[in-house]
Amino acid sequence: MRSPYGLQIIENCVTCPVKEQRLFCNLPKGTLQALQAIKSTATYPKGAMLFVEGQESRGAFILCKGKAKLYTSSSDGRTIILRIVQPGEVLGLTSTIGNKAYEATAEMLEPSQVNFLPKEEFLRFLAQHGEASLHVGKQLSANCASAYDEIRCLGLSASSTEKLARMLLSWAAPEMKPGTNEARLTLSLTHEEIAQMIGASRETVTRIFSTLKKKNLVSIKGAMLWIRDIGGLRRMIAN
Amino acid sequence: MRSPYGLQIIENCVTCPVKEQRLFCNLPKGTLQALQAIKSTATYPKGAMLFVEGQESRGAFILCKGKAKLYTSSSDGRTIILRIVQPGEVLGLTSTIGNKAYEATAEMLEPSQVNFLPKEEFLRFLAQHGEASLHVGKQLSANCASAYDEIRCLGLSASSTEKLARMLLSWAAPEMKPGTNEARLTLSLTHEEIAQMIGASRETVTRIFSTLKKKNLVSIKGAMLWIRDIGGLRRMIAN
DNA sequence: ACGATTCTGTGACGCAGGTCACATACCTAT
DNA sequence: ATAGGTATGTGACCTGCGTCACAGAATCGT
Repeated sequence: MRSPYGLQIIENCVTCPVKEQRLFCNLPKGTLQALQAIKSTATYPKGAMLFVEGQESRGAFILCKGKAKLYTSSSDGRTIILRIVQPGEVLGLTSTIGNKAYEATAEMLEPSQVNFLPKEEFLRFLAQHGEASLHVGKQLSANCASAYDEIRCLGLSASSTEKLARMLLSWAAPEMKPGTNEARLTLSLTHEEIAQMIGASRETVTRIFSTLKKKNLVSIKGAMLWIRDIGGLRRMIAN
Repeated sequence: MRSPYGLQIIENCVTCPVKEQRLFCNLPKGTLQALQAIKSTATYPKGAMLFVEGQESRGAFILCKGKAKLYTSSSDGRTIILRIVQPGEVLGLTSTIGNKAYEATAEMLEPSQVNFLPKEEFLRFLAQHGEASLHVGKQLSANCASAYDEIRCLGLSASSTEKLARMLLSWAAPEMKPGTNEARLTLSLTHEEIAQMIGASRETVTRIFSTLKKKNLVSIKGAMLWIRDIGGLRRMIAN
C-alpha cells in the first residue's frame, strides 16, 4: 500500500523487513503480534505534529519511516531541540510510562509513517509481555544517554564553535570507518534548527560554518556536508 | 546498627520505614524480599565515588540515605552536574539496563547509605519480576524528565541570571504551599557546584546571588536560603 | 587553638556571540 | 519566467560573562 507523500507503508510489524535493526521493534514473534493488534498506522506530512508540549499523554508513537524533531519552547519564542528521532525509535514514551503530560513537541522533519500505541492498551501490553518492558527500558535508557550527550554539549563547551564541532562529530560517528580522516553526511536540518540544537543564534551557525570552510575542515554543497579533517574538528573540542 | 559517620543504617528493604515515599523501593513484599536477597549495603563518606565515568558498569545503586551528584567532566577540567540524586533514587540504572559504560561519575555529597545491586543478579531479578521492571521504567522516565529540564534550563535561558532563577524555583517547588510568595530551603551545594549545574563560572554565581539579595528577592544566612519573592523570581525567566 | 584549606566576595578587562539590519541565493507554485 | 517565501551570508554594534587576581570568611583537621 502507498500513502500520500509517495511513502511506501510498512503494514505489518511481524513481517517488517527492518525490525531487526531497530531498538524497540526487534521483539519475538508472539509479542509482535500482540503489538500489531493494538497499533494503528498513520502517515504525516513534513511539519505535522504528533503531540504538543503540555498535552496530556495519549500514548506512544513508533517512528517507522521518516524523521522527527523533539523540542521545547519558551513563551518568548526561544526553542531548543531535545533530539532528532530516527526510524525505529519510540516517541512520547517517557510521558506515557511516567503518566505525565508530554514534555516536548514532536514535529515531523520529513513525510513519515508512524504507528500509534494508545496508552491504556500499551500499558496492558507491557504488563503482559515482560520482554517488551525490557525494550522499553532500553529505549528510555537510550533517550537518557542522548539527553546527557546534549547536556554535555551545552554545558562543557567553551564556545559555540566547540558545540557545533561536537554535533558534527556525533553525526559523523555512525558513518565513520576507522582509519579515514573524512566523512560524508547529508544534513537535513537548517542553520536555524542546528542553532536550536546547540543553543546559539542562526547567524552564529552560519558564521561558524563559514570559518570551518575557510579552514578546510568541511565543505558543503547543497545538503551534502563533507568533513575533510575529522582530526582537526576533534582538536577544536576540549574533551 | 550504626555505621561510621554517625549514620543510622536501614538494614532491611522489606521493613524499610520510608519505602512508600520512594520511586523505586515501593514494591510488593515478595518482590522486595527478592531484592533484599541480591542487594548488599554499604556506607560512604562525603566525596566518595560510587562509580566513575567510562568504567564498565558493575550494577545499579539504590541511594537509601544521603545525597549524591552525578557529573561529567571534560579533559580540560570543565565539569557539568547532570543531576542531584535524592534518597530512594537509583544510580547507574541507564548504564546497567543499556549494558554500557557508566556515562557519568557519581560522587556522594554527604555521608550516605547505598544498596548495591550487581548487574547479573539485578537483570535476572527484573526478568522475574515484571512489577519491578515497571518501576525501573518509572525511574528511567524520571531521569529523562530531569535531563530534559536541565536542557531546557541550559538552552532556553537568555542569561545566567535566568538559569539560576530557574534552578532556585525548581528547588523551591516541592516546599511551596500555594498562595504564599515565599519559600525556605537549605542549599547544600557550593557556588562552584551551582555554577557547574547551570554551566556558568563560580564568580558569576556569586555575583548573581549578590544582586538577587540587593533586589530583596532572596536572603541567605549560612546554608539557609529564603526566597522572599517567588513572583519576582518567576518574572526573571522567559517562560 | 592553630594554621591550612576551602569557600565567598569584588574589581578590571576583553571578547564571543546575541541582536538588528540588510543583501543575496534558493525553492516551489502558478 | 515571475513572484513570494524561506534559507543563507555578512557587517556593525554592544553587552554579558569568563578569566585573572586578590582579600576576607568560614570550615576543617590534628
